[in-house]
Amino acid sequence: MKNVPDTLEKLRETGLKLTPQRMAILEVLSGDTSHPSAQAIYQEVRSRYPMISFATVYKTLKVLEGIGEIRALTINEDKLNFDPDTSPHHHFLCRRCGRIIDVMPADLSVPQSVGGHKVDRCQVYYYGECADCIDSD
Amino acid sequence: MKNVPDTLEKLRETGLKLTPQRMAILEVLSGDTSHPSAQAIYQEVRSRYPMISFATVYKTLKVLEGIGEIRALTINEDKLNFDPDTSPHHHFLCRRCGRIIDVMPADLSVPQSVGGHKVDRCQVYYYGECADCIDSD
DNA sequence: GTACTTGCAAACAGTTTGCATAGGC
DNA sequence: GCCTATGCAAACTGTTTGCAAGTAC
Repeated sequence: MKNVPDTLEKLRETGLKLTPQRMAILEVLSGDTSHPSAQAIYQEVRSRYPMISFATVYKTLKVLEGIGEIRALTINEDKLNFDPDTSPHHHFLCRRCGRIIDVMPADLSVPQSVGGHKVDRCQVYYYGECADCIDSD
Repeated sequence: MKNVPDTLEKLRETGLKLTPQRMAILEVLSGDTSHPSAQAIYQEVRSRYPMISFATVYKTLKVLEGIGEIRALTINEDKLNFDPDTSPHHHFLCRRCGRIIDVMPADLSVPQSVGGHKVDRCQVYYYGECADCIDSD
């Protein structure tokens, strides 16, 4: 998602309703570069909008993913993380602190096919130790 | 893992026991290029060795991953898939048939660092429609 | 008014664990 | 004989769903 108003417009176009809950979720996601889990998003939304339920958050995330406004990352083995930035970039997971960090390599091109198979999406995950954790030694 | 004998040797070196269950699991994994899930491995092992339990299979997979003989893939959102081939290569998931296919791009090098973060591993996942599924149209 | 959305609580799937028994070494 | 591995079943985690009540449009 680029910003909240554009995403609201996209929802409207798609025939989806603009509920306070959805707006609160978009507000939280907008500009969030921490790649939060569904639970983390729920906690954050709830701190601003205490009456929201987890089911609503989860369903909304699936809706947003369905219309291409956010992306689900499988960089963790045990849970999904969500990325409101759908522009092409890679991700780094620090095994020490658990943070997921955006990475922008020189070549971000996605091949149209690999080994004769048609590619519509590509995810690159790096694993290791982040600069902050290395510094803190 | 390269083959069963070498992996048995690796287990022995590490002080792990060579049980019939472990050998059966290695036998199944050896040369398996289908990237099976834990359940699939369990089913296959059980067809040859009916008294084995799922817990044993699962624990053994974790052991094998721990000593670097196999690798867990997070290419699926809902389950892990295991790859006995630990040599560097990429993976393609066909959204239609669900198969995971090995991909060998020209450049398989893993950068030592990205954005100042120390990288010890890299996974590249492609998503799309495989050649077989395209042909079957 | 209609259709979609919410919220709850329960179902689910895959993964993980505790512990008594069995068995490799 | 020691100590790890096995097997069972139950616990756990994250995800997903059914359905009645509420609400955007």
